[in-house]
Amino acid sequence: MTISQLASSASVGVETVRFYQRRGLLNDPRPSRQVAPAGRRHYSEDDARRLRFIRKAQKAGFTLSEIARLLELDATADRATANAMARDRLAALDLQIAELEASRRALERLAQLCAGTGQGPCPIIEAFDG
Amino acid sequence: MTISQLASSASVGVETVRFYQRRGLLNDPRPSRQVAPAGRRHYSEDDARRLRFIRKAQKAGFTLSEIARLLELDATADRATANAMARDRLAALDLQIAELEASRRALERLAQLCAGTGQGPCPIIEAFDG
DNA sequence: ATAGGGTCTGTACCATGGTACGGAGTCAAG
DNA sequence: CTTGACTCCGTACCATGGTACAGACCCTAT
Repeated sequence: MTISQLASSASVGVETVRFYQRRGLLNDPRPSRQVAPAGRRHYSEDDARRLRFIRKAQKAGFTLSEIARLLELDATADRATANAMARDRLAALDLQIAELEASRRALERLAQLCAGTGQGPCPIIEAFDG
Repeated sequence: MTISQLASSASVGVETVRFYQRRGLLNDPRPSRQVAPAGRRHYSEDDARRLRFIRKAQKAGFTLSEIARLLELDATADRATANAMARDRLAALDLQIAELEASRRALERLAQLCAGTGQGPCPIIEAFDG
């Protein structure tokens, strides 16, 4: 597959793929002169899986550097490290979810306090003081 | 209160306070020559509340620009806009929480698959394919 | 054989949210 | 009356995660 097919298989831009290649997250095959179309890079379904993994790991809050580590680990037998990274992120994620739920409650309070009916300014700053 | 007291009241650095002042999020009083210590800025409990609001709003996912809008709205009577911003963010937040929970499930799968017992590499990329 | 579309290489630029620093002044305690 | 802590002002720099060219080249369809 071509770079643009690879990119759209994960809903990212071509430039983003190249950026990940520069960061060493995706392999960057030499453009082949054997396979048509010549002078272009060719990608496999495996590359696409890898790219989709990168996006999902980002959503899970891993930085690109951490993702690089994970991708290395995927190839080695260092289960302990992989497990530790997963657990660390899991703990961070639980914290973050809790924070977002607190934020959510604040926002609901805010939406309530600023509902259509009242007059004058609504106490935005106050709404978050809970 | 001094700038460093203000800063620590919200667990941020002095430089961060100055940054918010440059961005117009916090007011930037002229250093007074009347009140001791002379040549320094003085801040009120209100400024501190405002600063804490900024941090909480950030946690709720508002950008600094949006927070600037909210702070303006706090002073005006435009309830409709404030309400709309709250509802927009609420919807985005619900999405984000759902995504994080999906990520959380992926991470648990990952931690499981890479638990101590097995041999060889654990399928990190695969763990996110669910 | 020529026009258009994708690709390649390299480098530059961007937004966001800070963080750091130099050089000067001021204040309070020892 | 000096030392150390804090402040002020201005400007420069940083990390993260991209995004955007320009100037070639190549490939396919007309």
